[in-house]
Amino acid sequence: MATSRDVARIAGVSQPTVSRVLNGNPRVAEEIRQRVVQAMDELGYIPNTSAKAMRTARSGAVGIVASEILNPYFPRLLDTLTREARARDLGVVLWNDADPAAPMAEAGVKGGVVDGVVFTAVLAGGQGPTLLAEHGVPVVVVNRAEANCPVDHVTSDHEATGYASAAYLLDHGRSDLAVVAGPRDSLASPAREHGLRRCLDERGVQVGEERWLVGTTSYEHGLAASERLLRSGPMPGAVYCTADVIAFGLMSGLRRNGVRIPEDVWVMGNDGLPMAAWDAFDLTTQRQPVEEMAQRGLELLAQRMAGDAGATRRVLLPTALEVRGSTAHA
Amino acid sequence: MATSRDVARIAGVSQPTVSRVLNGNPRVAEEIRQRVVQAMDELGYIPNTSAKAMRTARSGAVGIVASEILNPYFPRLLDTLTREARARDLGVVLWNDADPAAPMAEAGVKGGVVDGVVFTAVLAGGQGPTLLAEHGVPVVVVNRAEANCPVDHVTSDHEATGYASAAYLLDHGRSDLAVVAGPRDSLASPAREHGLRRCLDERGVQVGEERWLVGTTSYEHGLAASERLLRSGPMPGAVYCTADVIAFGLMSGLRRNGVRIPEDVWVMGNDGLPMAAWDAFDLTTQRQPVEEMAQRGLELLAQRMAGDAGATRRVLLPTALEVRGSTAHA
DNA sequence: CTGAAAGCGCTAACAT
DNA sequence: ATGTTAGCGCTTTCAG
Repeated sequence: MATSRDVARIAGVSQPTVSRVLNGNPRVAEEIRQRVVQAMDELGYIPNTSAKAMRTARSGAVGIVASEILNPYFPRLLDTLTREARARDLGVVLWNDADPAAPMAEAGVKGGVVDGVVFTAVLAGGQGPTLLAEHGVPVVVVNRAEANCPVDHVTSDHEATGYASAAYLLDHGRSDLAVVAGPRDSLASPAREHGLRRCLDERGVQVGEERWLVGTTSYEHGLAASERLLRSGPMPGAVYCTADVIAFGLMSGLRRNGVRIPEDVWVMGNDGLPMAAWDAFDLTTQRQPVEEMAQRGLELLAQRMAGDAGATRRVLLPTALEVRGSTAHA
Repeated sequence: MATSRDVARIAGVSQPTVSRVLNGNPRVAEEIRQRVVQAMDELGYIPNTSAKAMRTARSGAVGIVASEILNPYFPRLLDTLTREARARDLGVVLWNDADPAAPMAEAGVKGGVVDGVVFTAVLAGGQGPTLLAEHGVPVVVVNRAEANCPVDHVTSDHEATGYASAAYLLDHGRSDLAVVAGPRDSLASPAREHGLRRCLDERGVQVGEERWLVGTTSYEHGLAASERLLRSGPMPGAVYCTADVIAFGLMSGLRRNGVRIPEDVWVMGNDGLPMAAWDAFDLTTQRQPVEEMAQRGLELLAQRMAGDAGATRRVLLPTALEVRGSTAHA
């Protein structure tokens, strides 16, 4: 592999001059610059990343901590994050790490592999972001809003979304609700439940324990929940699911048992997956601005990496209610 | 950030001794080793990756070239690839790069960011793998089998899968077929079409041009195809789609128009997405061993990175026919 | 505007 | 078994 010395030799200049050309240093004579550039692409020269990183103590890369690659919303997030990184000439290192302490990220940061970290993991109580932030590492948390975590956050407003979802259902006369929720140790689902509960409390609506089913964020949980609901008495007027995939499973289970949607029961999801619009589901949901979250998240991170030391920011993006046939009214 | 010199000072040894402990060099006295280890975690020491990479001319990371993050099978691939990489203590750098020349990978390799590359991009005719291989870079291509490309490949046998799919349909008396295929500049779809065609030719079965619809790998293409089929005459006995998502769209479009599946027409997909098993689709398909492809792919790559210079290998993994309700027979 | 010299943190020879 | 020395390829003073 060609080095800057090789380039220098070919161009008949000193090696530091090559470095200056590389970094756009203006104090290089145009004629010399030309010679160097020509030598560079004659050799197909690419500067050695490790050497540059060691010398400058910056890697030019960001890390992404993910524990949820198989979650249906994750690809959109990752796609946007990688594009935004590329647009800023930042490399992307991916850590598939479910440990809330984020040991891979810590090692990556301390080892100088990355200059900043995007946390996308859904588990709550993770000390990872806080630990890194305390070491002065630029960090942004995307799609979760952890309390007492002194780092930048970009997330959809799960609590408000839960509230709005309940309000929508109640406003349309569906006051006997059931809820099928994702895991309690995640962040999105409990926040949505919390918002929902707040609205219910305000309006004096009760939901029995047997109609508030907590499980995983999965089709299977929705399927199982449908069985539970069918056995535990008459159909509620509406079922709110904290995730679209849960709703997909729920609808399948209900239909297997001859329950019609929306005639016999309304079903509502939350996430706004593109799939929710498909005929097979036609699911009313709350669309999360996943792409915008990723874009704003990387923007914030890039600012921090550029030295911005301002106060911690929390960006709460609104979700959009998408009404479809699963709650069709008039 | 602590360096090996700091560790050495604390432990009262020379800096290279720290390096020896780090690399498990056996010629270190146990007592000294203990002192060094203790100093290390006293300081929370993590060796600098750039320095090590520069010195050894190895980064300890692999690159993944992806242009299809949003494809529904990609997350499973990525999830497995990252796990397998971690199991081998390899970092993962992700390039979201649709350019078939794979400029990001080339820069990454030349810059010493990675020691090997996994290509997962679906576009055909990409010069990327060949270019890198010619430079002696370990490369593996996953889920496509490009002709005249002298690098390791791991892929499901798309051609055989197409053949087997046609045989299944014909064996069950469905001899008037329609085909809805993905893009011609991809690799999987044309190979599947080719296998299909081979079987049809062997059995003297004809498929009219108006019943062989090529488009993108998307729900929308399937939806549009259903309209075309409905307009172009009587329903065929079966429709084979080169991808599950296409089949999902097709089924939606058909059902909108009162066509029943499988009573009026059989529908078959190809990919074996977990979703295909959901009630809403209940789709007969060919399951690709995505996880195994990823696992074998990284295994091969790791061997090459470890110096294996044997002949280029092509691993063709079989798919598994999963018969479901969309082609239900007796 | 350009070159000479130093050094980032580590590993690999070499010396003891 | 351990320490000393050198150098990976680059950027950054410092001279000139």
